[in-house]
Amino acid sequence: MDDRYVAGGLISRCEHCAVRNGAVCGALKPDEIEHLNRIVRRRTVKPGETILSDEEPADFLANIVSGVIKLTKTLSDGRQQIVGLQFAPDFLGRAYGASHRYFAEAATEVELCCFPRAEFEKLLVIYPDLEHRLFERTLRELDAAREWMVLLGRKTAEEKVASFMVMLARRSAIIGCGGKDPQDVARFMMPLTRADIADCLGLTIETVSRQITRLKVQSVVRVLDSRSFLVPSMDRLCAAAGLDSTEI
Amino acid sequence: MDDRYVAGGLISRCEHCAVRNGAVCGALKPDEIEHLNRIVRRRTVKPGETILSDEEPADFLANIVSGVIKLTKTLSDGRQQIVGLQFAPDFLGRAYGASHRYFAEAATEVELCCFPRAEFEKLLVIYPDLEHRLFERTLRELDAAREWMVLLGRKTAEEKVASFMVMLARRSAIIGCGGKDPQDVARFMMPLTRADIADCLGLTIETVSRQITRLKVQSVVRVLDSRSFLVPSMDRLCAAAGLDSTEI
DNA sequence: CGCGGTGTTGAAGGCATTCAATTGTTGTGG
DNA sequence: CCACAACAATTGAATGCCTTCAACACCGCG
Repeated sequence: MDDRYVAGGLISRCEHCAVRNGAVCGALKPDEIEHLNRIVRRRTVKPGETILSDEEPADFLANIVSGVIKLTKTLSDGRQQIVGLQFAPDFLGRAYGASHRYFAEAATEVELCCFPRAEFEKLLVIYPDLEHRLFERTLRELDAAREWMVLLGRKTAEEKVASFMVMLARRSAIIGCGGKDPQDVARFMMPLTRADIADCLGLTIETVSRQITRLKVQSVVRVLDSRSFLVPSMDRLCAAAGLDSTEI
Repeated sequence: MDDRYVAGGLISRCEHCAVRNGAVCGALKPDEIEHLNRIVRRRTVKPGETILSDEEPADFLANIVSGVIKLTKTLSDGRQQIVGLQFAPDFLGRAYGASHRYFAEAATEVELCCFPRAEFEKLLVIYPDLEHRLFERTLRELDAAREWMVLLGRKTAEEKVASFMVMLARRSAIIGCGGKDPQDVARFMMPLTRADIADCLGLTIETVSRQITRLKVQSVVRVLDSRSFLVPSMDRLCAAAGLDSTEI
């Protein structure tokens, strides 16, 4: 029932999909899933590849089966901002719109389950539960976007970097727990380059690097390698992120 | 059929509501509107008053009939960020959530059409068209939030202020048009104080003031009084906002 | 080994903030 | 009607945080 099993045998069979319950498809009953089965297409994308572009027609939507996708917007002079990070089992793409308003690019190796837009939108009409589930997901994305606006507008560089780590530590499965309390020790992988982190936080590469160093010196995080971190105390990381204990 | 007529006579009758067609209720058929009629309650709010709070239970949702509402988030040390501005006929409040994730405060005098949460959510189940309309609205809010993230993360103070003016000039009804091309001359009112603008843009009051002065000196805008502006050339304002002609 | 990509560190400069003073506006009561 | 207080907005000077520019370290790979 895990990823490997699915990848080995029944790739396109929704019933065996690893992320189905978490994804929007979880709204469908077993016999309704058959509808989906007929239109989906699995696809693998390499890191750095563009998945959706502002410039081409947005002809498909997708579930993220595995991997991390960054949604970016770029100003005409090249300044870039990442406006969303998506992890499995998030839904990729904007329903009901001729164009996406951003670029979607694979940050890591990504596995997608793609739906042709026209047919997926038909399903949304037929199955209100499916639309409802997508709606709830969109509401959570909006919550997250607004939370991020506070970070972009009002936090210092150090708080931004720490907040980013808090977000990742929470999203990531907690791999190892040394202490008694699982919350006290968390390890997480960094799926993005320093340049991507900078584009997420509205900073430069150099500032991100410097702030990571600062957090390291303060022992708020330990840097195992440039892509993996260890958090001795989630409370201290949250404090560095400008989150007081009430809002954790 | 205008505001005054409605206010004078049939305040709570949805059929005569000035914003009905633009608001989510527009999804309902005439006989379904009656459902709404039974649960709505009109309410007027004074500038500065809190409408929704993070701390109290979120027991109602509302349509904005007139006025401007700011959605704010505050860090524990008092730093504040406005994460959304809402104008009539926007929908206020988060469906399907025990708590709102922000404060909603009246920026101007505001007229609301309030629905008890529990009963409104029942209607969403009964009438998929209503939920669909709310969904589309939420998608547009997410688009706007992401656009704003680019502003907060990557634009300079001058671009931020100019972008804010572009947004207002578009949202506002164009009151007067001196030139041949209606797009070339636009006037708009500023519904917010300088402090609010600062909280919108992730700046300080002083910086906002300075940048407005700069735009004035460059003749990008004319300041009629501190709350109303005239834009001689929308193109020049957009240029100052960092929007090139393709993305207007 | 050298090369490109990624990440770190240092020094100098600039943009927005902070602190402070002044002006303008609004509404209230004498 | 005017004086006055309270608030909103502007302007100036100095500070500081982040950026910019530059050099170097690290790593995987042909």
